[in-house]
Amino acid sequence: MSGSAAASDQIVLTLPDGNTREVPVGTLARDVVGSIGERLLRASVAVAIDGEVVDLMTPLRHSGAFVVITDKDPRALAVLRHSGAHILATAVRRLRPDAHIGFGPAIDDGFYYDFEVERPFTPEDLAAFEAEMKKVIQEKYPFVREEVSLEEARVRFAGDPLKLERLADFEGTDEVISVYTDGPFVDLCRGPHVPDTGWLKHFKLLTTAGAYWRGDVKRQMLQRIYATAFWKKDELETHLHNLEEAKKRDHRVLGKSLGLFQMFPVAPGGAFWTPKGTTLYNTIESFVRERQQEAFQEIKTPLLYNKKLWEQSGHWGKYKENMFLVLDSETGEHDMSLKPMNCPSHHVYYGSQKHSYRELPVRYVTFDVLHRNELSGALSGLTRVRQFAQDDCHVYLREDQIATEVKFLMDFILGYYDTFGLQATLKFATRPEQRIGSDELWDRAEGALRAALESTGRPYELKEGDGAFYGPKIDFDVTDSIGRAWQLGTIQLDYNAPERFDLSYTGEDNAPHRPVVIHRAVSGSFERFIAILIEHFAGAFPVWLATEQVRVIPIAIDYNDHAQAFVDRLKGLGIRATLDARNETLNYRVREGEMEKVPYMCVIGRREAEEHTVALRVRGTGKKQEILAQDAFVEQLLHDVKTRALVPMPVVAESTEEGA
RNA sequence: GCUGACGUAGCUCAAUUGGCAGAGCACCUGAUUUGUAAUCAGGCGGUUACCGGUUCGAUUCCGGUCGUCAGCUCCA
Repeated sequence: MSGSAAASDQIVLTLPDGNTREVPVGTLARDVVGSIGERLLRASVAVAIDGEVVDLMTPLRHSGAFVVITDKDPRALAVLRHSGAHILATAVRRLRPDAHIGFGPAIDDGFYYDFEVERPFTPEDLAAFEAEMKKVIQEKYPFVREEVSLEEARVRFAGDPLKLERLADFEGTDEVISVYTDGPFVDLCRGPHVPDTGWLKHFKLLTTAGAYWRGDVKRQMLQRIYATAFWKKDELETHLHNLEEAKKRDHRVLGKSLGLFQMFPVAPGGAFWTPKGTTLYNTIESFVRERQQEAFQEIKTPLLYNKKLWEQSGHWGKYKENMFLVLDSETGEHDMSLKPMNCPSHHVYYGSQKHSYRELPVRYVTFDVLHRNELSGALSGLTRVRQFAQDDCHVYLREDQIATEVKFLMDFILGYYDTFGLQATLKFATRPEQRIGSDELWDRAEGALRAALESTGRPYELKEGDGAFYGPKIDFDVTDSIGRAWQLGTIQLDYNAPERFDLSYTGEDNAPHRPVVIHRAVSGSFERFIAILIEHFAGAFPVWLATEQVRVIPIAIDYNDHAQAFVDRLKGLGIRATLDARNETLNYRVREGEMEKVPYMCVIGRREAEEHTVALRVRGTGKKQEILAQDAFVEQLLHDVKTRALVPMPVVAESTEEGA
């Protein structure tokens, strides 16, 4: 750090209001906070020195900006939750002294702790741990920080093999080793922590699951307990409530109740799309096709390939585990494979022809079905499947075209998300440790990508070292209507593939040149994208996407013909309209239409039949019906479908009220 | 793949210590012709995922298979 402080054994802390405090090196943070105010000390959770959060028991070593963190500060919650993890471990150790402790960090929505135990935890264990935690909390054990030598640490954790393994990482480093004690429990831990266990008031143990030690499938499986904690009771309750709400809009639940798709044990990881679901799927695919008509060339390529292709692309070496291999009955070998990606086929096709520098960029796009042999345990609804289709594009272009092309693709992608009302955030990922290509090439690639990114004026997050091994990338995360982030689109520069496939174009100088490849995906996979849309809209799709756009309901038999005529008119205009003239009460039919989330219901009775009007019920607005001329309704409807308007506004589906 | 939980009618769920498997909705048949979230009555429907074991007797206990779900380093 700055050498000036070394001369003195005093450090200078600058408070947010500009005042400074000079204290001896090694002064505890809490003493500084206490000197500012007793009440502040009681409210403080931790402090930050130049942005680094440390707890109140930490001896201060450096001068810097000194900020007191109270529970108002978002960083304080992570501290509380990390302490929650220790309290959990304290309780588990009391009830299961045989448990060896692994890691226990705070995570986005809470915290977890990993244990190595003979007998896995049961839900009953969880309840017992939660009760025991309450005792630990009542005992208000202070979190005591100590800094120890490696030797000392090894003695302390002699009974904990996992901690000893972690300690081995400190060998030969000068990192400070700290341990925290709360009552009977000691943990190797960097901190920071709240002052004592009594600070944890509102928490809940959620689930238990297996987790490999250090995430390595070759290592032993530990038992992980997930939990969450908040400062305030209502925050915890809101969080738990939100979890319940999220379950209601789960695409697997809605997909079943709305009859969109089904899975069968005979085809794990593959979806059957119902007639309705197929309508939805095709509507989205048509939309993508329409947008891509101008600037892209769609091609269809085989699903099954000889392994020679995968050897050339490098998949055979790196990706074979995830490919479905097919027995070639002539050779008796599994040397054919279903394609898991479209890139190699696109490269083969590009490479089959001579290309002039004038025709670049060339953009091939393919919607073919892809197969990836995901681990059985990884399959989940439509978000993780073995068979899916992408709106997968590969652009072949000259290096000098990168900036323009990236700008073009970004606008294309962002415009797509806008149509669905999905908020996108951008991430720019640069060269990773493991990579191919010269630094000069990476400089150029990153420079071009960054320039294109910045020309859009959109904010982005820099992810250093997170790029693909063959090139930097821009990832598009979208946030859905309940604030969850999904990684969807990507723009990846690739200098590797053109080499492997010996791709070229003829330049102005009549000599062959290497093109650059850009991988572009917008929806990710259609399957997953539709899952996201189902959850985003809670099944209440805007009218252009709705599988059934209008339902016409005659009040009595006398108006059936009239209603049928209206349905026919709508159908003739390309509207997905149905007639519900069943022998049921109006209430019954309206209720069913609402539950099936049909955007518009047109009720037709005597008045409407005579006056050529419809009594329009808009999804989710209850009894506020509107009487309008059929022509006016049709005109508005066609306009909204054509413009892909986000109407009717998705109404957050409250749980269907219990029987009256 | 691994750890744990789960698998009962088309759907959502019941079934006391192992003792003939039940409800609501959906579906079918009648009656009812309805003005904005469930009209009434009757009926059909299950090899309790599958295979094996223990038992006089298994939805229930045990083992295996298949599937579903929660997870599988957001650095002590």
